Amino acid sequence: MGLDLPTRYDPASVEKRLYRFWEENGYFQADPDPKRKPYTIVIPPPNVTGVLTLGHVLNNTLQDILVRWRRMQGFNALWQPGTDHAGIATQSVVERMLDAEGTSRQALGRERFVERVWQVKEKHNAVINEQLRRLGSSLDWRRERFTMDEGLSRAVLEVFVRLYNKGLVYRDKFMINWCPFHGTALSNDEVEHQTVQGGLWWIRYPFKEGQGGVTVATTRPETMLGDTAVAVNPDDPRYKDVIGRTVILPLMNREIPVIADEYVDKEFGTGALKITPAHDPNDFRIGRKHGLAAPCVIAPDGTMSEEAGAYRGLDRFACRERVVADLRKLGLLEKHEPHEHEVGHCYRCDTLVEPYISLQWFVRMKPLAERARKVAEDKSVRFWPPRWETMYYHWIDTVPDWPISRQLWWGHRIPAWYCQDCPDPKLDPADRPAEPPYGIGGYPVVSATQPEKCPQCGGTRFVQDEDVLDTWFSSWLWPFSTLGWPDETADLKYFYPTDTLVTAPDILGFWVARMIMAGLEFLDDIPFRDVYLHGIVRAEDGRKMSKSLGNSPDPIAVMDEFGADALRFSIVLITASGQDAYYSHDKVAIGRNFANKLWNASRLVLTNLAESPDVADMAYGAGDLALEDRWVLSRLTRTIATASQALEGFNFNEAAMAIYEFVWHELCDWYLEVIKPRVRNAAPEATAPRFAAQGVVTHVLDNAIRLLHPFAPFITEEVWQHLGARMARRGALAGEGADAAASIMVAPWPQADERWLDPAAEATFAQVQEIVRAIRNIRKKMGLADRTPRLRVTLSLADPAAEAGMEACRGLLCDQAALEHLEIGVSLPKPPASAAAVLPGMEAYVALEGVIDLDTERKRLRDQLARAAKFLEGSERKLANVAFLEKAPKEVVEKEYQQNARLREDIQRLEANLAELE
RNA sequence: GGGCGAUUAGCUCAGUCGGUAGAGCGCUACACUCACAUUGUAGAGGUCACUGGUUCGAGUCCAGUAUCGCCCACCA
Repeated sequence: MGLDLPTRYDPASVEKRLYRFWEENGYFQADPDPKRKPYTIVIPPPNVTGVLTLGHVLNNTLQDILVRWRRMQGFNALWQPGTDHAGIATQSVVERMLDAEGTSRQALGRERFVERVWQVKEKHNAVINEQLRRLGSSLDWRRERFTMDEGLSRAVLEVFVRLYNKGLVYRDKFMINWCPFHGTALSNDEVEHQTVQGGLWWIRYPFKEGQGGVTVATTRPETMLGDTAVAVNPDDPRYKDVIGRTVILPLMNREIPVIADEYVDKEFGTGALKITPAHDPNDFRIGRKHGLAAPCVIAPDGTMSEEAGAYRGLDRFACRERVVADLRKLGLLEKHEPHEHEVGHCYRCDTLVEPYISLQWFVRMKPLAERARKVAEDKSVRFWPPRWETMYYHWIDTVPDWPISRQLWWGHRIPAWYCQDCPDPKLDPADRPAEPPYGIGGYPVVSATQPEKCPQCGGTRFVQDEDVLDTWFSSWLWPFSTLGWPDETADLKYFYPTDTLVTAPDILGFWVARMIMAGLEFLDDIPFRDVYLHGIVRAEDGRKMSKSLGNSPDPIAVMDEFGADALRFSIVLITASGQDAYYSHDKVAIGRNFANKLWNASRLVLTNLAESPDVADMAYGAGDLALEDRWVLSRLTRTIATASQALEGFNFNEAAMAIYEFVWHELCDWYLEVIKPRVRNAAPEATAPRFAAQGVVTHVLDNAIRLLHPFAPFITEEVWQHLGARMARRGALAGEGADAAASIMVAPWPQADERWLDPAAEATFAQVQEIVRAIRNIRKKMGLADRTPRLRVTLSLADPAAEAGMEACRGLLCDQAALEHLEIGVSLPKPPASAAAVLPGMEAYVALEGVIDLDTERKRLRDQLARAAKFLEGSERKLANVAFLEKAPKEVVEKEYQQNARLREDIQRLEANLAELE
């Protein structure tokens, strides 16, 4: 066959070579160019904690589709790569490694620990990049950034200082979520609520004077050691006389008051609430309101503190058991029942989160949230699918101040310096040393670099804050810090605001919303116009795929087995817009099979083009084109329109399905089959039809692979390269220039040219398809093979006007239905011993002497009759309905009449054919 | 407790103007000489979760119910 192409598409022999080809030729690169319009996407930076999951595959495939599509449309498309240092996550990974080695971060010390994390980061980062390359991601690698590289660190410090000077960053002693395992503060977003089977204990606090006492119900008995009051609802008649009395806190033997507060729910438990200001957010608020002391009975590591008296040193859970046992011994435990409730856990280590009072840095969110709400309301930022807008508002409207300090080592060190010679007047004197050096109780100076002199006392001794910033404090700057901010770079000017953000909805609040806030605050502009939120990739059991669950197949292994294109295409195909996708291994076969189909279609085309002198010279005047040519060009045009429109609306799977459907079931199943006789006929008089077919098929394949390229970049480039010279000539004719010929990456995205729309050709071809299918069906039903014996068919038309049209399809019909003789005419008689296919406006009689089984034929006709009768019944009902005739649109009624007439006719003809057999 | 999503063929899911329900896989039968068995041809298979409403007409719009899932949330 002249061409040395394997019968199976082999991704392994193609992908690495083509990726190198693209990268070496700079096809991924974008630089500011005032003559061209930019299109920008910043990658949601993967965490450097490990390898990528199939969730990342979906995320990055969608981005690559957008970028490649826009690039083909002529945009100067930039896809900005980079990774995130993922503070707490990465630190835990490395700490676990150290633990396995029998050491710890404390043993290593801060500096050596951080060095170690950098090593791990480098290793993981390399793996991640390799995975992204394998996937075909057209990222501009020259621009790769990392949230802790020098430039981004500068941006982080700049932002901290600016917000501090504006009063939007402050330090306060407040109740925050605390992870005892990591020993750090967490924001709300880093806490996951899980349902826990706990208990509810009823504990009696005896009155100091007199008999009896107050019984409280609690889920956390161990915190009673830190109780400083019992609260009841002021309107609760049961406790009217109790308010103001004193009770004895059991085990601690401390006197505490009974206070009144509306917060207390009369219905829950006993209606009396123990108040532990240091260990419960509500109690904290009530404690502050009533001026209660807040003894901390639980230490940062989750054990009981000195304030817990006899219980000190016990783990908080062991302490719970001890407290319960001791109360029981004292006869103060009145009741215990199981109680299911939601409890916060650390999103990285699953440890039960402890509400904890500590001195932390915060960002005031309200002022930032207001503007961020407005840009969504006025649609400057749009959410896809739009329902996420509501979720966004909910987050924006309820956002509490953001605790940004973390007691970790891996991250951006907080640029706060404490004077050792004078104290911070804002701090409670109890919370800092009484005299110099003041440590972190010293007067704070916020500055990107170490200050020289204390503005309060002129002192020169400083210590820097030990803590680092929350990971998201660098992530929220990502859309502009990656482009060079705070410098006013050309990149920033040209590529910002970016165009599309593609991410999963689970980080809508803590990442997307914050980026919008940051963009507006620091650049006075939105960071991106469209936010596309895709579903989550789940394992077959419905669970989310994640690194921590370890239930994501290795994308590299999947690509080794099926190819990158197959994985990309399949994962897009199974992901309906905004819906979660259930991954399974055999779904990837869809993409692999499709790639193979396209490959073989291309082989067929290439093989048969070999002898074509120059298809590019073929002018496709309508007169030169056969029915099938006009049909396939019309179908192609519709596919281009559908796919383009779907992409505009972020309906990736719809675009993918449209292309799949066209390539497989129209191009391959019909067009390629139909033109085989034409391209193989070497007779001199057959030259023009042959050239026309070759020209059209080249055009169609060319457009098909362009459409498919964003979804399956490798195979389409490989085919493009094989089509090579022809593409160059075609491109030159179309004014596409030499660049386009060099790589499909820069070939223009197809235009839906309405000149090629041909409804008449589509209708006629559909008729041909129906006839062919009907004859094939009869063949099968009569037990005949696909193409042998060749059959004799009589096509009897109802309308003389249709004769010429059908006559023109004679060759098509004979070839596709494997006929040896076809008679076409008006109202032809049915030959004896033939089977009949009743079709709109015609009947096809298949001569079956010696083969026909009358019972089979009767059954076949009766089945059809039954089906038609069912439809007719529905149609009759409609037309008998006066309201329908009066109120339905005219076209619909008209259509119904036609339908009805056709059905009646069909039934009549089926009955006639059937009668003949009786 | 609040919000959101889902419920369509045996399985996994499409179905963005309301007008006789679609795909892939699986299944059945047949076919490896001319691109592809990772294939082709033909076929079977559905009360569109349920109830009510709007409408000439509802898988599609509205209300409610049930089941599953997700997100948010400081009732001890």
